[in-house]
Amino acid sequence: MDQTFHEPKYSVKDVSEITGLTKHTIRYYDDQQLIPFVSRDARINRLFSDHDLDWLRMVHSFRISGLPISEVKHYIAMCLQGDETIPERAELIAKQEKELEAKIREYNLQLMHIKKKKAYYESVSTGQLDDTWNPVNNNPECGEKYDIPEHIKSAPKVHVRA
Amino acid sequence: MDQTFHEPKYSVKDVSEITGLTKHTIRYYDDQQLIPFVSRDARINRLFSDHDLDWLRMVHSFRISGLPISEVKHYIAMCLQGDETIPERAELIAKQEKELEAKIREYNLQLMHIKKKKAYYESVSTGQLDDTWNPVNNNPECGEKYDIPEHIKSAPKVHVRA
DNA sequence: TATTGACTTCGAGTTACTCGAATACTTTAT
DNA sequence: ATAAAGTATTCGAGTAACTCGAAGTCAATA
Repeated sequence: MDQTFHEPKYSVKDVSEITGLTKHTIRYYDDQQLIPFVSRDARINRLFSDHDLDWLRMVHSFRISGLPISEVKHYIAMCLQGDETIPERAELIAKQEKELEAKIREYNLQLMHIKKKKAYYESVSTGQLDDTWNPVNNNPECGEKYDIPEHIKSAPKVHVRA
Repeated sequence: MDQTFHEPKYSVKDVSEITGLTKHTIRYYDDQQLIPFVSRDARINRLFSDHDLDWLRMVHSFRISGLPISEVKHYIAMCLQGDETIPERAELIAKQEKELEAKIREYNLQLMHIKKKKAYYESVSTGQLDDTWNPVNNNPECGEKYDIPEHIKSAPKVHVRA
């Protein structure tokens, strides 16, 4: 962290090229106050420092991990407020960790499903073309059979006018 | 797959309770033609069969895994069309597998980030309350340092009117 | 008969972008 | 000197996939 760290030097276009975010998104994040301290040049144009870049990276990282913008805002507000918000910030981070882990579990599950489906399509392609697994006819989509609650299973309610 | 498999017997509410999807979402999917063959009772009310449930599960699974509705529609159209679409269906599935794997990699990366942040907050909470890692001051958010392209790094362009 | 509850459609609201138009300014080319 | 490029700005509309609530219809129950 040298003295050039806070020196404003990157235009929106630069930041876009560095981070891979679109110029639109960068402006949008700035408009939403997700990057405090962004300065402007003598006219009106945004200028980002390395510090701003770091900050944007953090915001981007939060967003990728699925934290809503409102929560990112909340986290930022806490950072700006001071040390007394540390416990709450830690809480937010811990919660987000849980959510990410849940997401990864869910996606791994879906990956299993898709692999099964893929295996089926491969078997059908290499062997004879017998599309019995077509969901139109028969749909073994979900390996895990879903449970139908007793009160629904036992009491089908079809109301047909006599 | 017995003969009751295609018998319409579940109301929207039933399906909601069985699948966990909201009634709104179920109707939305039906409106979007994501569940072919859904029947209606003598009046106007939707009635779902076990087959429809399976189908809805498939759609739900696709959606969870991030496949856009337009693609789900495309997949369905192909299923309805017949065996000649099998190669293209297989392609779609393979592509979606890749996307899921990429997503899982990305989320694992984000999980690493969040774990680092969490560790920091834990160290700060148990030890002395020294919030030097507050991004306001210094933001080691991104373990991996980002590269600033040479042409940007070397030519800082600050235009200040004289 | 009135209330309850479940169904319907429809239209508006939400989130997080995403895109394009209108406009302003500087730099470069003619 | 002026025109064309290039980059910047704001602003308003569009998009995806829900999400919600209002208004209306009908059947069963109190």
